[in-house]
Amino acid sequence: MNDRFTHCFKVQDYDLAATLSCGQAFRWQADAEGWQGVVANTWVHLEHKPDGIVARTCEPQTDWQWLADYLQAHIDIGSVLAAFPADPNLQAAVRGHRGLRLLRQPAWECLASFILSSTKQIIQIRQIIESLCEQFGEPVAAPGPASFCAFPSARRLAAATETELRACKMGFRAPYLREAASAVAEGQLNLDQLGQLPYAAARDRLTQLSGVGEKIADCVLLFAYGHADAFPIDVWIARALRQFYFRGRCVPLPRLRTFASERWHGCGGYAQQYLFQYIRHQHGKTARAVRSSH
DNA sequence: CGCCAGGACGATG
DNA sequence: CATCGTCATGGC
Repeated sequence: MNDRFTHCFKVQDYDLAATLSCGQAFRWQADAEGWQGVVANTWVHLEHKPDGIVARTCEPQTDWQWLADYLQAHIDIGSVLAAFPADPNLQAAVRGHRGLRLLRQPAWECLASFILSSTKQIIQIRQIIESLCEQFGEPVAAPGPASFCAFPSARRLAAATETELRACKMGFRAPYLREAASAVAEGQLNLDQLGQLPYAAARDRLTQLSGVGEKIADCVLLFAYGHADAFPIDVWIARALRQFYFRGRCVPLPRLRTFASERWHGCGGYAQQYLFQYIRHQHGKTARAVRSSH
C-alpha cells in the first residue's frame, strides 16, 4: 500500500468530505473516487477507505509530514469534544458531523482566500480563487487531462494590476488583495513570524491590513495557525448564536464576540466549525421545506 | 427578479 | 458602543 506515491493516514472519526467542503478550504473538487486538490505546490488525490485516508501524488515523496499537518491527521477528536461545555445545541451539531476537522493550511493562501471571501457565497469564493490560480498560479504536475495550478505567490499577485485582479471577479476586494500581497512580498508582514505570536497579538497584526477585520483575521488564525480560541463570526454563525443562545433576538455583533469568547474559552475554533456546518444544513432543510409547501 | 452571501470601513447618532 | 450606507458580483 505505501510506496513513494501513495500513503495511508490512519485516522478515526474523520469525515473527509465534510472537512474538505465545509468552507475552510476552497480548492478541493470531488471526483469519482474521492477528492483532488493542490496542497502548497503538490497535486494530491485523497480517498477515504476503511483503513484510513489514502493519499496519492504524481511525484515521489520522501515523507508525508506536510500532508499529515495539512489534514491534522493526528488530532484525537474525542479530546477536542471533551473540552466543550455541556450544550445541547453544540451536541446536536457534533452528532451531525462528528468527523469534521479543522485543516492546517498554508498561511498566504488562507489569508488571500479569506480576503476574497467577504460577502460572497462559498461557491463564488471558489470560482474567484479558481480564476486567480489559473491566471497567476504556477502549473503543477498532475495526472490526467485536467490542469492544476498552485495558489499564486504573494510576489506574483503584488505584481499584478488591480484591473488584472478584477478580471477574476473579485470586485472591491482587489485593492485589499494587492495590498496584502505587497506587504507579504516586501517583508512588512512576515507570515512565518506571525505564527510565533500569541493569538491577540497576531490578530492585531492581521487587522492592520485593510480589508481584514476580526472575522477574516480569525479565519486565518484558526485555519492556518491553529489558534484554538479563534472564533470567526460570519452571518451564519451570528444567526446560529442568536437562535441558540439569545432566543432569536437582534444581538449586535460586538456582544456576540464577547459571548463566544467567554463561553468557548480555549475551544472556540472547533465549536464554531460544528455550529457553522449545523446551521447551514439546518437552514437549507428549512428553506427546502418552505419551498415545497407552496 | 430580488434577496443575500464565511465583511470591512468610514461616518454618524 | 450601535447603526447605516457603500463597495462588486452573481447564485439561487
